This record gives sequence, C-alpha cells and structure tokens, in this order.
Amino acid sequence: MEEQSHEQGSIETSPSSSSVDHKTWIETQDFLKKKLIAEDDFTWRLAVTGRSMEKEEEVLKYVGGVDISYSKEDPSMACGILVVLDLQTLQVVYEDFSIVTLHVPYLPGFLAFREAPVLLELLEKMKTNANPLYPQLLMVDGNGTLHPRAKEDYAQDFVTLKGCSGRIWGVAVRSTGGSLKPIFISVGHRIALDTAIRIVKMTCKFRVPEPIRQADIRSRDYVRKHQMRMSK
DNA sequence: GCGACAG
DNA sequence: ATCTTGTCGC
Repeated sequence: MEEQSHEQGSIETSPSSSSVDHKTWIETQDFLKKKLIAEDDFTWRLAVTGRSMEKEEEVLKYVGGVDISYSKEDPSMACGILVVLDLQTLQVVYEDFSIVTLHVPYLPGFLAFREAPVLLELLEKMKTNANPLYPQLLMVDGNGTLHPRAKEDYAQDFVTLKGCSGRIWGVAVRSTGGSLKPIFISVGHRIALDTAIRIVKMTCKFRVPEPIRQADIRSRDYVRKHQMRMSK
C-alpha cells in the first residue's frame, strides 16, 4: 500500500489495447463526483473525552478499513479484506476475506473499477446479515478528492497546503508526532474534511491509520500463508 | 528519451 | 501491488 503522490496525471486518450471502456469509466467518475457530499451527514457523534454523552446518542464506535493484496505467483489473484475496529481500543473486532480473480486491469486513475467490487461485496455481506458490527464509517486508502481527475474541480485548493487561501479539500499532515512523512487526507462522502482529520488522528497508533494498516497487514498475511495460486 | 502513474 | 534483512531508536 501507500506511497501517495498526487501529481497531475495525463489521462487524455488511450483506448488503444485493453478491452476497457475508458469513456464509460470517465463518465461514471464524473457522475459520482457530482453526488459527493463533502460535509458531515451522519447520525453518530464523536465521543468527547471527559464529557459523558446522552445515553440515546449514537456514538462512533465501529470504524471499517478495506484493502486488497495480490499474489506474487498470480497477479490477477487477490485477497480483499474488510476489517472493523473499535474506535476506543483500536482492536480489530471483525475481519472477512474474499479471494478473487480480477479480470479488470489496473489503470492509473481508475483503481476503483478494479478493486471496489470485491470490497463492496464484503460490506454488503455484513449488511445483509444485519451484523451489529457493521461499520459506521469506512476508511479507504485511495486518492479521494485528491484524485488527478477531481483536482480540476476541487484541488486548486489542495495547493493551500502551501499557504494559499480558500476552501480546502485535502490536506497533508503528520499523522503521529513520530512520522516525518505525511499522509494525505481528503473529504469523504458525507464527511467534512475537519471531521475526517479528527478521526484519522484518533486512529493513528502509527503513521498509517489503524483500520487501513490492519487491513493491509492482514490481507498480506493471508496471501502469504495461503500461498495463493491458480487453485483456490 | 526518462520518469511517473491509487494497485 | 510484489520482491527484500537488518538495524537504529524510542
């Protein structure tokens, strides 16, 4: 995972080889981009240390994280994972894997079309089973609104990182005091940037937020232990 | 031509 | 993404 760099990428035209429909993908991205709600829109609240909350208030407790690790032997074989952590203890209280063969190729800027289906399945499975641990919030290791193709609309402000003014859609921060290398946080869907930043910091035992870190570690372990191959 | 490009 | 060992420091 990791290694974020939000440089401007050139998408342009390149329908050359693969059986991929670039045009549809771009249209889908533009469509979804319009539906982004970049402000807080949820029923739970953040527990404030020192202050007790109303009993009926729904407090943020279950935070999910997703990731996918690939097989060295067969790069098309992957292990998708969904973990749920208790925000207070930062312990993993749920995990589920899904071994799949990916047929959609990886193209820079279109990662979600390749990886999201598997991850959504894992989430759907929890929801279908009415699992009480179903995450109230999901952390994803991806570009978010810092995506090259979203920058046109949102990220001029991302430059504010360097001191300009205006609305901010993403920010680079040191997640923990000990890490010099920054992590990038952008608004989520139905989560404002400041809220996202608060939650990210709450989940950082190390540089990478625990939900994402655990998803990465565990999916990678799974691939190693099961030595995934063309069988299974 | 070279490096970069969410994985 | 994946490969890869130890090492230094809190």
